[in-house]
Amino acid sequence: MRSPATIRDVARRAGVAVSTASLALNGKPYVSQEVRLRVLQAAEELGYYPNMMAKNLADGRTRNLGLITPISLEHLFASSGFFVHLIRGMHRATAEHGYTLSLHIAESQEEAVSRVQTVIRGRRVDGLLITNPTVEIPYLHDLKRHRIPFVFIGRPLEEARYVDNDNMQVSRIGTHHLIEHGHSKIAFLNGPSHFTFCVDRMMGYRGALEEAGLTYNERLVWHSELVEPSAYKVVWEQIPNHDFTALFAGSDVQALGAIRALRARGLRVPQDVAVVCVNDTDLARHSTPPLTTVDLHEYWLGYWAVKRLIQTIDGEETEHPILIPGDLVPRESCGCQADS
Amino acid sequence: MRSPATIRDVARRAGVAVSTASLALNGKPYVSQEVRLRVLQAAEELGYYPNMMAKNLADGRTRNLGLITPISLEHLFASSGFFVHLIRGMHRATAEHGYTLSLHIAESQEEAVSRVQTVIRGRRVDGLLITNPTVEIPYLHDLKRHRIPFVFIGRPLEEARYVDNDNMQVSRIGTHHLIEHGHSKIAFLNGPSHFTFCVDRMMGYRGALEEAGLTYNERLVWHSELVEPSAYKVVWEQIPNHDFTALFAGSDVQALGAIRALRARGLRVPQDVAVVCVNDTDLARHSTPPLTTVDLHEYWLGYWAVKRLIQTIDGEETEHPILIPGDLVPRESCGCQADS
DNA sequence: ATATTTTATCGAACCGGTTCGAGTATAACA
DNA sequence: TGTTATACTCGAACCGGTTCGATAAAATAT
Repeated sequence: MRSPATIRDVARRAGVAVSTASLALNGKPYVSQEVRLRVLQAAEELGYYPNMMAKNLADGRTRNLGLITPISLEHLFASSGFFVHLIRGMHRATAEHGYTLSLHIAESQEEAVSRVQTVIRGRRVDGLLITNPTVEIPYLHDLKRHRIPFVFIGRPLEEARYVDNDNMQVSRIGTHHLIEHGHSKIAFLNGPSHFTFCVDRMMGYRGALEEAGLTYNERLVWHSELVEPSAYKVVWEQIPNHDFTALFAGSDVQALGAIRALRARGLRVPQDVAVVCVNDTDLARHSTPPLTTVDLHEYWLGYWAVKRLIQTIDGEETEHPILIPGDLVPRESCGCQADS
Repeated sequence: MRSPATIRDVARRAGVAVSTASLALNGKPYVSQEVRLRVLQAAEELGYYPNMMAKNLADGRTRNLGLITPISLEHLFASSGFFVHLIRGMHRATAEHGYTLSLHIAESQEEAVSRVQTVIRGRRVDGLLITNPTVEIPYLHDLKRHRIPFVFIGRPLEEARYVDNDNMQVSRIGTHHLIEHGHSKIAFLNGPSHFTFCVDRMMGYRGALEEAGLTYNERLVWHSELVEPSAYKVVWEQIPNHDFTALFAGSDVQALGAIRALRARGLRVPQDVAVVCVNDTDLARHSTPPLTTVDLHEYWLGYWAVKRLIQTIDGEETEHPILIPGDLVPRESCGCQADS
């Protein structure tokens, strides 16, 4: 038999109507046990496997979720492995629900818009996962107009369903760890505050200090871009003006830049300045000294983003955002003892 | 108008038959200029956009390519950012051809098999991109039986279409760079030779030596797993037994492990031992000293893999594998001067 | 014993495109 | 001027599923 068996072949072989075969194959009610078995066996014998394209057209569902990623973020992710873990988590959740995951990477904001349009107008996806923590979301209008389910990864400015790291908690535990090491003058190298996660981190940092009865000193909060040279420059410039014994950095690369600056100023890590950062990546693991970081569990971020999206598709009304807590990974840059 | 316009709406509005509208919309011949314009305008006015699911079913093409990635490789890729660049390149090529890219990550070999089956039997993709440079390919049988086009990323052992880095060239230029620095006793820390890329790298290393009139010494070829501790261990053990002034490492993480071992033995990099490795990642860039590496251009690997797959789908018979050459990125670990 | 509901099955319509075969008008050819 | 291509248009069939409405038999209620 050259071409693959269709449901009509199955029905014929089982001696039932196509509609009955359909019910039987999909485990729907109103099919006698005896007929069901006959159909299933016929399908088995014919090596029948439903044609997804036909299914999709018939019931109007693609069983496919789209991931929209603007390139700027992708660059961000590339360095931290963020993206890969995110995708793995997403994949696991989609697989669990019989969905498929398709990628839509936009190299520019315009491309993001056009890709979103293409995807939703062509009805290629049942829902969209969107990584976009900050900037304008020009296609939000399209999303709403087409009533396509979507969930943001990272807290958006606008009102919308989202899943994010628990960034307050993340910076709280990072800062808290330094406090536990006995530090009270803790600088915070944050990222640009147009990123919502940086705003959230700020609150956690401050919260940890206040919880511990330490005074919050805004002059110890610095901002750099999320790349190494920027962090280096900022920290290099700030060092002479301030008195601090610890630094909490918003990312591994920022920590790396900071450490380079500290050393350039003759300060040792962790002896003179203890460092804790965010993002448990290879970079953190292989740095000298290995960096104490907060693991963001991007895998679960992706996983729950998909779960939430599927809930939305299924019409379950779920309003609250999901926040994934981070976990501290103690290594040496904070002053903890090394162990192999 | 609540539900989106269909081709029948367009046809009605343009006053033509559905079949004519279809021809006009797809730029096919045998449509008068006048009618074509009328149809196009009607489509424009109605905001018509073809339903991909219907298109797919009608002509039996999904316009979707699947990327199959076993988890083991994904882990490998995660560390090097390999995966992200690969995907970006793939995405670019798929977008250029109006295709879509879907991800299928397998956490185990069995899952890989079942996912491949699901995907091809459900006719969810028109072709498959498979990252699998080495081990058994249990689903090769299925691929061939279903006559689904596919291309491997990385040279497979079996006879099959593939796209790969030019691994011979990669290790040749890496080794050659060390030779140019005046070294003649160059060790090679390769990966496990069940990876085809390690086999290919071996030839390039040897080739570079022989080209330069240097004698190849097999005792200077070492093998470690692709992780840092393994590289550390191997190099640590080999150092006392050999006389060498340079090391070519198969990856950035291996180089890191090697450097740690060299230092542990009191050797400085690059003064006592110059190091060049493969994989231009953040790890290489941010290491101290920054690592001289060979950039693998994974982006183009992904790009050409998709191009080749689409050629195959379109029935163009293309036998030769595509090999992507690497580029040397000089930094400090080889002894080149640093520059900001 | 009869009316009513539930269960089981079937045929036909439908999802929204593409494509094939037929019919007609016009242009090219002999 | 009759014949044959060629250009254009149309209706219908098709892709391979799902779902709706009708019908009949079985189970339950009255």
